[in-house]
Amino acid sequence: MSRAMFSTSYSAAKAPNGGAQGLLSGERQAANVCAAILAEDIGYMTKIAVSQHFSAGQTLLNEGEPASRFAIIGEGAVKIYKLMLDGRRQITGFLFAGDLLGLTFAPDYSYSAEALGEVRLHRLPRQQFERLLDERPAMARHFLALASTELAAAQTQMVLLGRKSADEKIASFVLMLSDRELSRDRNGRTIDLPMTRTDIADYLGLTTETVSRTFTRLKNRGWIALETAGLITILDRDALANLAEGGDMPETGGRVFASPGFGARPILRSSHRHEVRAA
Amino acid sequence: MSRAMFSTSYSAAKAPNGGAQGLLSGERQAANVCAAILAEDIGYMTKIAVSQHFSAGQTLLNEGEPASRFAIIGEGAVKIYKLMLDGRRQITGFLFAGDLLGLTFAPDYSYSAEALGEVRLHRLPRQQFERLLDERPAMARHFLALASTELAAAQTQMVLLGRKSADEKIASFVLMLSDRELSRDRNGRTIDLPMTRTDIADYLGLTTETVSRTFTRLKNRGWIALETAGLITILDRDALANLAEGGDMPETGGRVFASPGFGARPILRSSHRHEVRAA
DNA sequence: CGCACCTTTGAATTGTGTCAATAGCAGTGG
DNA sequence: CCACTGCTATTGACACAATTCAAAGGTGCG
Repeated sequence: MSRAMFSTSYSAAKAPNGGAQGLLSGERQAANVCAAILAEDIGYMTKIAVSQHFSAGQTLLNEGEPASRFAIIGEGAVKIYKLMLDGRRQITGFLFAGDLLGLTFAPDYSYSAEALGEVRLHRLPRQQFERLLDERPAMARHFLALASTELAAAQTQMVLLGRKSADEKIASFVLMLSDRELSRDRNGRTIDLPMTRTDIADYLGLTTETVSRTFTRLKNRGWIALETAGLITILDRDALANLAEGGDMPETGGRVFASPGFGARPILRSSHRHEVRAA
Repeated sequence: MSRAMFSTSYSAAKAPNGGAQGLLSGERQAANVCAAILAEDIGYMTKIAVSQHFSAGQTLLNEGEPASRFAIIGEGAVKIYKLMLDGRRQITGFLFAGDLLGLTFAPDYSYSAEALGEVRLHRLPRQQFERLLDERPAMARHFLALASTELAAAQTQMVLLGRKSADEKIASFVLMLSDRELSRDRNGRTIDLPMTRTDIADYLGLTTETVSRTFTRLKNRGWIALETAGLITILDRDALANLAEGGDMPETGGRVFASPGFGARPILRSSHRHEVRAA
């Protein structure tokens, strides 16, 4: 569902089903074919690229530097971010294996990237990448579709940053990572957090303290379990999903165990709400 | 500098110089050539598209609906937004003449769009648009570059939403619109606001009241003038720019007239700041 | 000139940031 | 194996920026 800025895994298109229909719609199938071709392109690029290794904390690229290389993440996790002049930081995305890094047509990188742990990168000189785009006309289209997906994800993140409360942000974040796991291998119930609380805070527009407090609150509510600081378990996915989307607050709805008088009230009063289309 | 989601005016590439160097760098020139070709593509599309008229408040497209058509804005201003289940709204961008609307490769639109005033749209069936991409291999690349620019703009907006104070948000917003004007015709000192305070609030992650109060504050500080609610004048661009980027707070820096004890203190304490690369 | 909507201003409330201190955990070295 | 060091995470107390509630101007239009 998420990922980030020009970087979404090429497998994003064949992501979690979301709904529960058994069969894929024609459109979905088409998307999968597309993703498969793109995967092929990326597989090829990975082969001709130069493999490079990085350790936790190492800078992979810096905002403002000439965008001379393009990379595919082979292994590990990466954070990309922008800094304000006074040092305030906004992490615009976390990238994982298969995601693209540093794709741009501007002269310089528009963000910085840092390894969250051990990272393997497959790097390609920009010129070579652009040559590939020329040689394979279909490739540009695939990347365009990818960018389109990225853009939609960015908009979703804007909703989170601009309109969600701390609780809703954390719930959304947890579900986001969970969906990621689901789309790959695991069951999506146990989630690994390769990033620090500060990273999470800078991604969600909060502070470390608030992130910590909010995790604790969700834990006390019985919705998640904190195995260790870097490993959590989802105990009540429905409750989290409801919270994340700002659905009608726990009116003891579908779920049985009434959510204990939980006041995660929305940020905006009713007069600030807009009419929701009947659709 | 901004614009938004898959929609940036194709003239964005030849945007305001920003710096003050007299000559364009080679890279910039290349970008201009690129933009020119893209403009040609778009000009062609406009010709074969169907022109359609809308009035203020009319919905141009709805989030979740099948993305059947693609459009170029011929005239007028448009807001695109996403709604939460409870009606909270996040406007992810304002679009103007020349901007693209509804470009996606997903089955459905990921956002809604509404006319801010009288709007003329040049619409193209999605299939026809995709056929064009096939016929003109270079076109996909141009749109890819465009999307890349959009993505960078989206990240910039995330910094605003996640890390800026109300004052900084408004200052950034005003400058953003000013830069837009600059890149076209006017001097960029007088700025037209075709959107309401509520729209601005939903774009910046604030409430109407806060937007109003903040405009008043900037006015009292002598940095802007409010001719009418929909027309403002920039009186001190440097002060606004400094505020917008979170530069060192008014320590009576370069500017002469000391900013009256202004406490627009940053959102994060020093221990929450990150080291800024010497670059 | 009166309705409808938008904007501005005031007063009170509160979610989240700030400051401060303690707890947890990994790695190092004696 | 344990003390020591350096981080990161958690928790508490308090402050404040921005929201909520409320009401008074403005402005445009039929």
